[in-house]
Amino acid sequence: MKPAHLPHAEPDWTELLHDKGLRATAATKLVLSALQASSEPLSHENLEQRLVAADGASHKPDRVTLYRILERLCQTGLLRKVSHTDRSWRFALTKQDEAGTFECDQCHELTPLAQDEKLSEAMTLIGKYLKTKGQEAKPSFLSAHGVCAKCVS
Amino acid sequence: MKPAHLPHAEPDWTELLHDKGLRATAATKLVLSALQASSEPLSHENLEQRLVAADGASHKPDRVTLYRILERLCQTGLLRKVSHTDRSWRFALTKQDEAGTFECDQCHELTPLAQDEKLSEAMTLIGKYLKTKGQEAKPSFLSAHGVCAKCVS
DNA sequence: TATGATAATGCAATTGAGTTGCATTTTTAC
DNA sequence: GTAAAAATGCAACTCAATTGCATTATCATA
Repeated sequence: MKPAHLPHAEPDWTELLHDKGLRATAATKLVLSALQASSEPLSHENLEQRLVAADGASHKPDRVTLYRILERLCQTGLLRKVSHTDRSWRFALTKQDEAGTFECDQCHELTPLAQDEKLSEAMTLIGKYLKTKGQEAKPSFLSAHGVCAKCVS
Repeated sequence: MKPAHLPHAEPDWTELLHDKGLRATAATKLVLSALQASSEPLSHENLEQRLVAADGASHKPDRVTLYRILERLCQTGLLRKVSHTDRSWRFALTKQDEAGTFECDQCHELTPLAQDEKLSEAMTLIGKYLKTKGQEAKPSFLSAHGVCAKCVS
């Protein structure tokens, strides 16, 4: 079912879901695939569109069902949701190498921040800063804001 | 009108507003005072409550008016708004020394992050990271997420 | 491979933060 | 003082997300 020679072979969603105590429904697996295929966090609306495309428009899950799928996947830690300045959520697969996002405050484009050396160092610094404020917490995710190159010009 | 001996003397809101081309209405000044008095970003709801308290319950501005005041103040740069994971906005006076917030993903408490040496360094690192990704942007504000000390236990 | 417990879904109605349109009131420049 | 423009209040609206409940699909087991 999952030819080994295919590039970007997908994880075994069914197994992953069962590990988390969830059922491997068609809709849930489609959501995971769509997120896997995306280079950036997707909104509920984004996902609805991609589900139609992926499923050959045969059967799109209900709006509410999609919300509930996303909720479940977040609860089990398979997804992370980040708040976007347009007041809607963006969802992404939780990857070990994902440390945050950069959002342009003008065009609202999201750039994922991978967990590289510089990022870890930045997190550590923020953790140290918090410590000086009596807030003994270590940040695990950064939403950086600013204006991107395109919008600056 | 503004005794110099008072601790935490407030800025001259009227002058500040006029500088920005805004009118110095009672409601607007109350909003600024409330935010000045708060150590953390406030929601629309928070502000409504404080306005009632501050104004001796004499006259609370309309819900919509408050939204519009906040909108204006953000547009002129006097306020900054940050998105909160409960899908509502938090507003705070823009201070030069404010570089971000830390939000606990469990209790949603906000801790302001002042612009100190560590924070600037963290921002610089993120900027450098973005550059390696071809995203020539320098972040100006960080929303750090994680779990605070209280919630970890 | 049947089957029953229960997880997941669909649909309708609801919530709640934030927005829009427009008539009225307040500020402020003159 | 007065008029132009900005700010306000009120009602209606938008839109992402949530809730309740009846129905259907999944999956461990028998």
